[in-house]
Amino acid sequence: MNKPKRVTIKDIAQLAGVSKSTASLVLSGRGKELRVSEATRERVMDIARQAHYQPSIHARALNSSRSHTVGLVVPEMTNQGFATFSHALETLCRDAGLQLLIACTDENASQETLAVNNLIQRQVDGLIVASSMLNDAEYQKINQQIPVVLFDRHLGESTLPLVITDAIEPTARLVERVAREGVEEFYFFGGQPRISPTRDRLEGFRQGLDRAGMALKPEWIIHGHYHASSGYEMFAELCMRLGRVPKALFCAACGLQEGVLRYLSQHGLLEQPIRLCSFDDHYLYDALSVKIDTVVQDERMLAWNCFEIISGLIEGETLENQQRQLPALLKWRSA
Amino acid sequence: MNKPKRVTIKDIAQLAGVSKSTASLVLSGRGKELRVSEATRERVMDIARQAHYQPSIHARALNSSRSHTVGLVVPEMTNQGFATFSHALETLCRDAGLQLLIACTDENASQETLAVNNLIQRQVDGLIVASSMLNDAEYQKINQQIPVVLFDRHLGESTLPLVITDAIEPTARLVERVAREGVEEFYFFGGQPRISPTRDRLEGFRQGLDRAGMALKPEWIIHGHYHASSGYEMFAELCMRLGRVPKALFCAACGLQEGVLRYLSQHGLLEQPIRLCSFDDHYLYDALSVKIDTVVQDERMLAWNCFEIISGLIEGETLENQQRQLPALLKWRSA
DNA sequence: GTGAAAGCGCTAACAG
DNA sequence: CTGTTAGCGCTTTCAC
Repeated sequence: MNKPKRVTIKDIAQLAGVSKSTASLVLSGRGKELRVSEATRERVMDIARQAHYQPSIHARALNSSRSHTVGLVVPEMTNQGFATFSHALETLCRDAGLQLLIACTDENASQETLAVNNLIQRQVDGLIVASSMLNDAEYQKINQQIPVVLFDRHLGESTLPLVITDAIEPTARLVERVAREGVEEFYFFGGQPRISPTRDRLEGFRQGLDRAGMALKPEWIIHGHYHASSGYEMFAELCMRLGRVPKALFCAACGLQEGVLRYLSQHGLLEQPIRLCSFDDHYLYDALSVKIDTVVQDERMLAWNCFEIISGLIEGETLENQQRQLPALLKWRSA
Repeated sequence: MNKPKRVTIKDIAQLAGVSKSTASLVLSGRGKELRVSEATRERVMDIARQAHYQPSIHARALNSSRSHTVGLVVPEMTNQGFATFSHALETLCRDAGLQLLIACTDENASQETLAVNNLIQRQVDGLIVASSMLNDAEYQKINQQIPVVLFDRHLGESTLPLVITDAIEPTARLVERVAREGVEEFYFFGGQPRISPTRDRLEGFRQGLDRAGMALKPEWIIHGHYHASSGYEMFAELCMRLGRVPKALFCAACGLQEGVLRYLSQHGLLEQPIRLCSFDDHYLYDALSVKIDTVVQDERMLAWNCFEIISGLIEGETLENQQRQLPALLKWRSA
């Protein structure tokens, strides 16, 4: 690997017969206001172009203490929702000249700490996080150095900027309507009860039943974790216990619903009467024989809001109390 | 935002009463072999820990010309396959102390050039690319400076390292078997014909029909692009033309199959007799009433191979002719 | 208008 | 064993 030495600003300066500083001014675009002559400017620019000059990000970062880099921390990139979110955010960042650094935590707090430290060490200018932590202590500290925006999950009563989809109300409306159809039992499958999406969706579930005048039985509520396998296991166990499939079920996340579907199909139960509804949508639900009603989040909107807040903060705007809750849509397939 | 000034190696050195270079040696872990006294080493380490010292990646990158960063270029992160691949690769990289920089091209060559330039400018140590380009000229040039590994798609007769799932043979086997069932027509939906996955899968389709002794009719082959909407449109048009659904169909990618399914469900055709098969699997296919046979890629394996090659190359190993073709699995749901 | 010089934080000779 | 020195590539005063 013969490495053609990097062309630096010094080379450009020499070729153009000016000093490093002049070249620097021109190349960083601020030649004009700083009274570099038209002629010099063009010469330098031309030469730079011809030589394929590429400024070194690292040298820049070193003395501006800005890396033009934003860290994104998500539990799983393979989750459809986070993938869409990441994609949207990546596009926004790239258009703004920022590089997105993505780190996955596998829903694991200690891995999250590692990932975040790693990002900080890379001097990200800001951090966007869907955290698996219990509280925001760590992020409060970080937020004193670089801006932090939380999304998808709230950490206790954190005062950090936050972008989230309103879960309680839409879940309640969904559940209420299903409950009013006269189902005599209504199960809830949730992920880890300690993370806020699970809690909010459960709260929505409670309110929905309540509004429909249906008394919640404690054994209806079952918690697992947000993984493909978990929904399957929970459902298998439930079927075992009941000796049949449940009448109605709300899954607090896409992954859980997936597991349930897999169980149903593997056991030839897809034609059984069962009322399914779920938080998070998937395009393939359209093609299922069983009709699943869902609460649909707008991930692009989430990404857009996170981006807006973080870039404002990075630019030094001092936006107070940025806690945004975006509306969700209900998608009725049973109707 | 009161920014507590960064603690540098100089600070540590002062606090420990040694020189910058000694501190540097200790902190970069090579204090021992370079004969720094036990006592000094411990003192420096202690102080560094207490002061939460974090070495500046940028300063390091500046004089080592290594950024400990790898660029990944994919068409779409939202595609299940690329998401899984990215996730696996991210984990491998992070464990190896490398940061993965992900860029999306939206299947667009000029956007790809931009993204790649941006990554290069950030001095990535290596590049892993699923390219939407027509040839490897650009990457050959880049490869003279930093190692490049192509995956998922081959670019002409490129000699660059390449990791790919074997598509022709498994597709041929899948198609052959379906053809032998005695279908009297067999359509092929592909993405852009210019990119290699489309071509390979088409070639596999051809061979499959051939082996089954079925004569291919040119009008069976229909090209669109790899987007959710494309499969839908192609299928809509085909149904229009035929006045019914086709007897058998092979979709060259997950997205196309999705569009087809959406059309079928929206038009209440899911119960129609149609023989579906597809390249790329999806877990939800299990839950469909229509049985889809698929060719399944192992994305984790792809990621692992890419990682192995790129890290070898980055470490300066001179691996010649790294073109790896991984086997695919067939998943029969119709059986 | 332009250049010289210092410094961002770190590493790598080379002297002691 | 440890300190001095000289960069890595760029920006930013401050003179001329």
